[in-house]
Order: sequence, then C-alpha cells, then structure tokens
Amino acid sequence: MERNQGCLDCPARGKHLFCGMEDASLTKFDPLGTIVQFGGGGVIFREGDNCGSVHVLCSGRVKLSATSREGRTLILKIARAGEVLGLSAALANQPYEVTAETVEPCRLKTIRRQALLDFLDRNPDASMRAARAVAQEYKAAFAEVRRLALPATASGRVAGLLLEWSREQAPANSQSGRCVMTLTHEEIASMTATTRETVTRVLGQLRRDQLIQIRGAALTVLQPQALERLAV
Amino acid sequence: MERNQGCLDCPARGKHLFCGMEDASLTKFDPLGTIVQFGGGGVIFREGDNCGSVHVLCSGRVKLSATSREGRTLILKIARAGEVLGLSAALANQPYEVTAETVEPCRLKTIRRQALLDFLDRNPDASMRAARAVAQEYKAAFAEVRRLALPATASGRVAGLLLEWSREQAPANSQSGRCVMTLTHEEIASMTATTRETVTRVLGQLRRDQLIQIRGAALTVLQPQALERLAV
DNA sequence: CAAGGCATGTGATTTCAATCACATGGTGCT
DNA sequence: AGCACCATGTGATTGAAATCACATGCCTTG
Repeated sequence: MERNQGCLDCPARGKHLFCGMEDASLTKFDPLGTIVQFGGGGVIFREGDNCGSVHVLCSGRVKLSATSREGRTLILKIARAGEVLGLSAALANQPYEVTAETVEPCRLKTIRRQALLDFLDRNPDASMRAARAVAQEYKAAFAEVRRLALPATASGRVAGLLLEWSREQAPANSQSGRCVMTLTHEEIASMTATTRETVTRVLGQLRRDQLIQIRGAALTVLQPQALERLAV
Repeated sequence: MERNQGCLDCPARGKHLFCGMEDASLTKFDPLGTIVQFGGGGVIFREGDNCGSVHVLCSGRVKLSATSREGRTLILKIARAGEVLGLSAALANQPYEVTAETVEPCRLKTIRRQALLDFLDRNPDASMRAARAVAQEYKAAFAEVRRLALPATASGRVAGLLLEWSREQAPANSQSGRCVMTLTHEEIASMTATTRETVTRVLGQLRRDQLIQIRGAALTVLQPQALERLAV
C-alpha cells in the first residue's frame, strides 16, 4: 500500500491543468476531500445522479458514458489522470451528465461540491484553472460532436477516432502513427455511433487497404492523410 | 441609433450568467473592448481562426456552425443574448472551434483575448462566472452529442431537437409545447446530421401521426412522451 | 485438458435514409 | 401581373449499414 501522498508532492502535479495551481492555493486544496481507491469496473457516479462531489482523477483511467433507455451506450471518452470528473456539473449546478466507471484500478480525490466551490471562490488562480479545465472539456466534447456528426459514413467516424488516438498518443516523433487500442470493437462502436460488426468490417477493410496495421493491441496508422479524407 | 448604453444599466444584465457579475467587477469590465453592430448574415469569426477576441452577445441571435471539407455543415446551436462567444477558445488558448454568423442584426461587445484574461485574473467573481458559463456551454455541447449519437434513426434525432426547442421556449406554463421554428428544413437537417428531404418527411410523418402540429412557423408538440420514445 | 465465456470474423437479409429528380407553393421584386 | 427565387413536398432508386445468424479463435479457470 503506497503512502497517501499529498497534492504538493504529487509526481503528476505539473503535468495537469487543474493540479498545477500555485503552491499557496494547492496547500489549501490539499486537505479538502478524501482519497478513494477504486478497483477496475467500479462506478464512481451515474448519469443523472445529483452532483454531490467532484472527483480529481489522480491515477488510472475512467470511462465516461451515457446510456439511452433502449440500452444503446455512447462512450464519450476515457479520462486520464489530472482530469476533474464532475467539475462542469458542479459548476453548472446540474446532475452528472455521464456515468463514470473505472476501467482499471484508480486513485481519486473526492471533494464535496460546496467545499470545492468555496475553495474556488477564495482562490482566484484555482478558479481560472477550473475555467480552463472546463474549456478543455468543452473543446473535447465539441470535437466529439464533430467526429460523430460530420462524416457521412461509419468508416469516416471510425477513421476519425483512430486519427485522434494516433495524435494524442503520438510522442515527440510525430511521424509514427503508433498507438494502443485498449478498447474492444464493441466499445469502439459505442464511440462512433455504429455497431460491433460494422467496426470489425471497417477495421478489416482499412487493414486490407493498407491504411492501418494491427498487431494485437498495437495499431499503426500508415496513411493519416487517407484516413482524414475518409473522416472528412 | 440607440444610445451606446453601458453594461451596468443593460436591461438584460440580470438575466445572463456572465453579465450578472458584481457591480465592482462590472464597472471594471464596462470600459473594456468595443461595441460592434452587425447586420444579419455577418460573420463574426470563422472556425480555425486564431482566437484574438471574445465577443459578448448583447442582443440578437448568432448561428454557430462547423463545416467539413466536403461542404457538409453542422449547426451546433443558435446563441442568444448573454452568451460569450469564443470564451472557451480563449480560455483553452485554441483557435475558434466554430464559425459564428449573425442571423439577424446583433450588438456585440468585442474584447481582446488578453484583456479579458487579465480582467478575469483580477476579478475572482468574474472568473467564477466565466467558469460557470463555460460549464453551461459544455452541458449544451454534451446534450448535442447525446442527441446526435444515441438515437438510432433520423426521426429520433429530429424528435430530440423539437423536444429541446419546446422545453427551452416553454414559459412558466410547462404544459403547452408551443415554440417557434425559425429554421428551414435545410438548417434543421444540419442540426440533426441528416438531409433536407428526410427532415421534410419526418416532420410530415410526425404531423400525420398527431405528435406535433405545425402552423406556419408555429410548432406545437402535442405528445412529448411519444417524441421522447422516438428520441430515446 | 476441457469447457465456458468473450472477442472477433463473416455471410445473408432487410431496413433506413441518402440521392436524384421534379412538382408545388409562397414571397419579393420590378 | 409576371417572373425569379427559395422553401417545401413527394416519388423512385440506390447504397450503406443494422440486424440476424453462426463460425472461429483466444483466454481463463476449474
């Protein structure tokens, strides 16, 4: 069991927008809330729940999804360390918009909504960071709308998703379009508003056309331009 | 030509999130930027443009849209007075995500990005309001994703849009599902990821099935529950 | 190793909506 | 009034992808 380190000496501190606030603010932030550990597959909160708390994701990945009554599921994104889950719901004073579910063991700092709002009120640089963090979320949500609504075909939506992955996982060498597919075809379908079978077929086709290469979970985008043409 | 009134005595001041800041902050906010008048059909900024300024919409309506290279257009929403256009792009320090185009004569207060950021840094209550405003935008963008991606059919997406209109235009008496359709079928198609013809057919079908009533631009939702079943 | 469960691959069929093509209807202009 | 222009309505055809159905392959676990 690791030591319950504080925010000030968090190794990821500088890497994340909200967590990177000034020492003075972070010192006041640190004692707020409680650290919670989750295993894989745990539900942090559900869509429609009253937003009682926000959750700073310290480590691990979390799946954000929404479900229709008919059982269709839309996966919005996989959140990573440094994201503040439920922040926008807390600020807008609305129920959670999505369901948050851990996909692997995670560490979270959970803070009561009102405690966070009070903290933000008193710490201007933190509230600016909160605003910036929500703006980032907005940008991502908007990119999602675009990816879903603009391409005319299912292949286009899948291609767009693959491009996004290869871009966000691209290290310094922006050439190699290598990335890791951690999701099943079923889950990819939920991110592209299509079905599992169609994802299988589209990936197969892209592979046959030499636009991508798949070896196990390793995916390499061979021809980004061609994918972009598909994704429009 | 109307008097160039300030923010402090703006009649809409209390009605909008960002504009409703404290007197002290608003007094400092007022002299920033310049008031600009637009006719209908003017372009305030374009998708991909560098975000040099943000624009507070004082009056009028503005269409926010994104276009693919192929020419497909997605209308995200019609912004109303009180919204701050480009705020999230300014905070995230990114190019504008959308194109903003007036649909009727509009009055805007245009402020240089850096001037706004400086102002927010110095006025905590304003930055909290900015954060809340972006959170609202986020919520709307998310609802958009949901409306576009969850319904399995085009009818579902259109039904979802009609429901949203009837809800947001509903006055105190939440019963009457009356609202005004200011958009053409073409534009509705751009908001629901479908085509003009399909919108015409879907609206016709809904009317024949007595789920809605259309008289000119006046639309009445007769059976909200039935629409929700469609929209899922 | 056997066996069950889950992920993936693939064919056949059906359904939905895009597309193309044209008719109708209203509005504004001159 | 007459014409042009745009929005709307509607049929016919086509194409893409959902759906259904089943085979294969892989990993876990008793």
